[in-house]
Amino acid sequence: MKLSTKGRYAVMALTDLAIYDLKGPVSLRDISIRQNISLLYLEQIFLKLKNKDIVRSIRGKKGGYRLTKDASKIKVSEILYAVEEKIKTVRCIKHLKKGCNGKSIKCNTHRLWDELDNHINSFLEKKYLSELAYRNNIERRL
Amino acid sequence: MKLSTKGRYAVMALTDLAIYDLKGPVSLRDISIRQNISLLYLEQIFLKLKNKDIVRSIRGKKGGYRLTKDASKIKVSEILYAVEEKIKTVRCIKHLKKGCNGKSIKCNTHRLWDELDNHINSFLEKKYLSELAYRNNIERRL
DNA sequence: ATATTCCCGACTGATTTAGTCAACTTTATC
DNA sequence: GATAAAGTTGACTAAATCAGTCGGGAATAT
Repeated sequence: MKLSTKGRYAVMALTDLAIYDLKGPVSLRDISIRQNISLLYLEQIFLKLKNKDIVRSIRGKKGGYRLTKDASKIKVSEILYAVEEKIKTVRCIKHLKKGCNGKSIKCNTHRLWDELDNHINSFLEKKYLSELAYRNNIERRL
Repeated sequence: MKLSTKGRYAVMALTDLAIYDLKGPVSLRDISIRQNISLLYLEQIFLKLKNKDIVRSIRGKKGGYRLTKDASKIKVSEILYAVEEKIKTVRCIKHLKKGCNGKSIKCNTHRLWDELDNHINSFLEKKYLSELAYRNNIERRL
């Protein structure tokens, strides 16, 4: 069980953005340096974040990205959902006509994974970007 | 974010085993048919389960596998841990000397993933095989 | 003896991951 | 208006992981 780096990078980059957003657009270049993430990879990730309306872009010199809304309104689940294809831990539901064990019924453990997904999502739904940014600010000051 | 089928199959197969274990060893062949999982793949999985002392094997004709302890004592977390390489959602901790962002400090979001892991584990630690077997027995009767 | 079962390491094709590359367009500033 | 700094987009790729398969065992009930 694992999260791809794409998801992790997205949250890292947006936390960074939340901290530096105050003064104006933040370039991916800066985020790339501060967070040590490949610039070209970040571009890919921000494209997705833009499509999901989590950030907006300002082109040209002095351009960059900004959050579309306050960090206290952006959930971690929302970010992961934007860049990861799926949060579901298990793909039990490929063919609806056949059950997930290839038979006509649901597999043995279907309900367990449903519950697990709910459990994970409820955690990620409660985490807001502002919390991460705040926490990070504190830690940097120490 | 996803769980590999190996983990899912392991839990499915052990749930099946927990149900049929009562009368004596259960062959992988039977489990394979009932759960629709490749026999050869199951062999691989059960090797791991055996090494972690979750099941024991009885060789030869009429042989098969049995649980080493009561299903009410086997946690789902234990099963996943046996067959999956890791339950940690994020590998932030590759190089201990460098932080997980390649710098000397931990990444932005390190604590978040730690919390997420704890959250997931605490769920899986509370789930016992007996519950799945029981639930499944009920459902089959309907 | 033989069929049935577990044992174990090596192998493989497909998919996903984690990026890279090239060639744009837009805009601020000199 | 030239130029540099930024975002835009699609195609490409090396490496790793996944989801099994294969082959040749060894043990045991009948």
